[in-house]
Amino acid sequence: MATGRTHRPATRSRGIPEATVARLPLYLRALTALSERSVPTVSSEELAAAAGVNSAKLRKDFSYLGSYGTRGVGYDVEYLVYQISRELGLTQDWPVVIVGIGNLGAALANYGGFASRGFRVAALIDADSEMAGKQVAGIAVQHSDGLEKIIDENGVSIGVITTPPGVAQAVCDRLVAAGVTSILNFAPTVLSVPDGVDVRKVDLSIELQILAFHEQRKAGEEAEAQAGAAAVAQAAQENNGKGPDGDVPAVMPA
Amino acid sequence: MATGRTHRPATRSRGIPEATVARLPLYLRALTALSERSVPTVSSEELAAAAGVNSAKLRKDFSYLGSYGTRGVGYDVEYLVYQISRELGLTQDWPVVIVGIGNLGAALANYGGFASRGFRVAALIDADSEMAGKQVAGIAVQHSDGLEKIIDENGVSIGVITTPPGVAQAVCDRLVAAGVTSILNFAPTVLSVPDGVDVRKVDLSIELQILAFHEQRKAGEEAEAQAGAAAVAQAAQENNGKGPDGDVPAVMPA
DNA sequence: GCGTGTGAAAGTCTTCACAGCG
DNA sequence: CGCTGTGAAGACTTTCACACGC
Repeated sequence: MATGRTHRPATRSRGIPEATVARLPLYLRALTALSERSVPTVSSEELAAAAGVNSAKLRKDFSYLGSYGTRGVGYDVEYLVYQISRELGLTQDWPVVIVGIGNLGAALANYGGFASRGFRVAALIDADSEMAGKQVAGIAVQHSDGLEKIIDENGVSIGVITTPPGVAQAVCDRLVAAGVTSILNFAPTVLSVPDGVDVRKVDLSIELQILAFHEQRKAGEEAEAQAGAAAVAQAAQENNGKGPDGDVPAVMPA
Repeated sequence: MATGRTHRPATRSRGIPEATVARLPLYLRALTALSERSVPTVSSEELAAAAGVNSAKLRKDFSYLGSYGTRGVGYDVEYLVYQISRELGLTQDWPVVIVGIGNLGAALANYGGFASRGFRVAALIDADSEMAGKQVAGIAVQHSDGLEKIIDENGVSIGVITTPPGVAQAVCDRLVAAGVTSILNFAPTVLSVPDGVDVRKVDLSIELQILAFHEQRKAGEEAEAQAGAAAVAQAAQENNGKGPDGDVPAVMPA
């Protein structure tokens, strides 16, 4: 995952834990799939499997939303879809601007799941005059000169930054000044924003580096395990016929 | 953050907390920038600011790696770059395959930061025969028939999935069967993998939904704050000249 | 004196396990 | 009887605050 935040210290009641919020979209996706297959109810066990979490966690998560299940039965799929959608604010429409229409910006504009639920690409913005006027994903790219006006006229509060890292902070500042209060940042830059503005980041190279760390550790453990196995084999040989405990590992890898 | 995992319960010594691992790439990026500006040393305060975290967290994180700082001075930039790179496994080269060369796959292939440190795009793979043979980012796209052979010959252990969701699990299964043990999944699907295989996911629509949640809450709080302000104003009016406590809010929004 | 390194405290998240309701 | 909802325990993470070494 990839996250940066800026929050007051966990508000009063209605306070759904951040970790739970981050999983609600997962549940919603699984529930939507069930709904499309006209499945009427689902147990925490089944839904948890579909969402890739364990059932205790799921039940705890849902308990923060209220008591929406029926004991001995499970959860009503349609009802839950509605409740989670409402909780996430997806019953309203969120106009979004994408700034920086390079490869990635274009890919996101074309991404279907974007419009699917609650989100609408209000505008594509680029600093390159060559780019302005071209159509991407059926939407005309506009020059960044008009950024403030576009945001104001469309009531945009969510901005997606897919610019080169060098200009990301400047773009961010303009977005915030123009009234955007949520930013999804794909540029490999740490954005600084005033209080009250949320930033989430998506960063390919960070994700790869985390994978590399674990990958390296696996390789190390493998070697360690082989060394351990070799030691055991050797110990077994030395121990050959000396006692009845030959199947107990004689060496524990430190 | 966007994450799925599959781990044994936190290994013995050398056990760097997952939260720390996820921040190491951030520190590394900040340090690399300092290194390019030939800055010799940096304090935890400065580096933390550059990485967007607080200094106590950074010092605690570094303490898991060892004692690499000098009291009263700070950290040696070059030395830290090396230590973190080594810890993350970036001193070796990781060949990576990208499967699914649509808009997003192509964008990733073109992404510069990819090759920058430790990673190398070993192959681009697509199921579409039209696609196979075309060049993307200077690399010939290969047909997915040869997936197993490509992985084997290149010693690939990290795979990136940018296919449509419908085929993501099948692709994942083939990657794993061919020997891949780390997967970065951009498809909006929950992948199931055997133990020992790491999956991380990047999901645009989940990130947007999390932002929408907070955005909605801001709107609610604003209304609440206005109501509160109105109530206070009204209370102040009612309280007019009745006591010396007029600057203490008379009404606390429930 | 300054800034690191780190126990200890506080906070958050996950898991357990079972009471209780349909 | 099955499955939800939830206190309580446990694990992990962050923050605090200060001893310690340069």
